Amino acid sequence: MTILPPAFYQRPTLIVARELLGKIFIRRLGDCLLSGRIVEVEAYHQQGDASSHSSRGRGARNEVMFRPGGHLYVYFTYGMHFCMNVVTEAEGVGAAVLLRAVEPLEGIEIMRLHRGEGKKDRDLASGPAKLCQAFGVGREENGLLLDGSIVGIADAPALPPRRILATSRVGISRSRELPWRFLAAGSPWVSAGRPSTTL
DNA sequence: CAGTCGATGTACT
DNA sequence: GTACATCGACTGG
Repeated sequence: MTILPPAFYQRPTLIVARELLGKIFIRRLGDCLLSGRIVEVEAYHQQGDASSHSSRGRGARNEVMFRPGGHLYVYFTYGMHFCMNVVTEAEGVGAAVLLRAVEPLEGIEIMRLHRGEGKKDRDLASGPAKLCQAFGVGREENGLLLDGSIVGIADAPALPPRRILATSRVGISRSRELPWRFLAAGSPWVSAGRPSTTL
């Protein structure tokens, strides 16, 4: 298993976002290993993207977004949920890719414990906050390096371009027109999302 | 199935 | 005050 190096992340955010599809997100929790195949992401950028947390400059909340690519940016929202992002590009650039859904692979029983007994497999990680809950990611994990010691992403074959769908992003009001949500076409593991335009 | 809406903390106007 | 990169419970068809 090869953990993706910082150089993978320190490239243009839209490229990284597309290439993340198919890769394996890894989370070590005590003796347990949780993993899932990434099937849905969204790109956020400081430049030309009013919906990005980084669009109004560096602050206490979004500070991690401005670190060099290869860190994990976790934020708290709606008073009860966490969402996690992979920081991209160089130090000083506020950009990241939101992980929105994975296909659960290892540690499914632990994910079920985190999410609640009755949940179906498709409900374990098909949304950014569900994903964080299933993998036990919260404030503590904000700012961690994606080096595989606690969190990381393992290499796996890229999806061919025709298997990648680009749509508008979910749950934002500003910069709606940007087609910066990317998903694995036909995957049953993606989030339902809200009305979005398929390109 | 689709649509509506409450929960609940934090950042920003 | 208001908005928020959400989810799940509830409604009606």
